[in-house]
Amino acid sequence: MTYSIGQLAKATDTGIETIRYYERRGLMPEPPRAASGYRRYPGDAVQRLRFIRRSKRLGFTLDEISALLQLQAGGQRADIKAIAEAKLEEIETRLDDLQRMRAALEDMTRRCSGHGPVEGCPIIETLNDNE
Amino acid sequence: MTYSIGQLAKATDTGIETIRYYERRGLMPEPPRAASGYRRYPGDAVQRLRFIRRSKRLGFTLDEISALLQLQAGGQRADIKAIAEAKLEEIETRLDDLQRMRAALEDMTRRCSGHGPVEGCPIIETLNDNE
DNA sequence: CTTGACTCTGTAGCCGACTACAGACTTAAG
DNA sequence: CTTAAGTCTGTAGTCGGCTACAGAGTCAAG
Repeated sequence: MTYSIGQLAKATDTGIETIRYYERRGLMPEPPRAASGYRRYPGDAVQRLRFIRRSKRLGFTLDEISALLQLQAGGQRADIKAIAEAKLEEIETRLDDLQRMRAALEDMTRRCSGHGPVEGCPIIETLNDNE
Repeated sequence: MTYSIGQLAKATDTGIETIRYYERRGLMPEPPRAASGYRRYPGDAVQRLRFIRRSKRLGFTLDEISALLQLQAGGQRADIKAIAEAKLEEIETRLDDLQRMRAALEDMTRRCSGHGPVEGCPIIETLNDNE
């Protein structure tokens, strides 16, 4: 069974333009064409596209996903693991940053009554505090 | 005391181009000019720019910082608090997302030995798992 | 006075991942 | 057969927040 680009889009919850973009980026191989020039995707295109979408949800960039796809087609497990671990570290760094922001924002909103004029507002005062 | 743009940049650890960009965006008011056309910043420009930088570090966008600056110059505390609370919620949402990603990546890297060929690699298998 | 550092304006480019056309052709349902 | 829906290519725009010029004029230290 083959898919038109629209059917593939529906099956993977991806925009048509996005699929063509992935093709330009080299993430999706160029599919065979019908006589009309329409793309005819083989069934495994669904798997490949789902792999890409799932990887994206985990935070991988398209370049990283390219690398993963290459390795999937013949590589060492160590290389795969290295990419995943690098991403994990990156995400932990971002988590730390966000947690610091959250703590500061929580503190500010907790201290602000939410009533009255801006003068003396703890949020503004905190933002104005010099170092 | 007044500052040249370079001195202001140094005092606030901000790029010169960034300061001019903030001026274009309306975050920094247009300062008086010397006869030469050079910007001469009054001392409180340092405070204002620090306010902007600190707000940025807490995750506010430049548009939101614009709003905060307006309110600082005469607004209700409730409005300030509303902006901060909205940002807090946004950050909590991002934290949840990242925590889910971290959990998935941790699980995958833990299960992957890091040895041998890609066949049977738990990371790749997870990414290929349909739903 | 010289010269190197600074500043000016205006415009364009960058990052990543899409998204949106226009204008023409093809397919599928009824 | 008709016609609405689908698809094609190629290019350009979007988002936010800068960053990088070019080419000209200005300032400050020695």
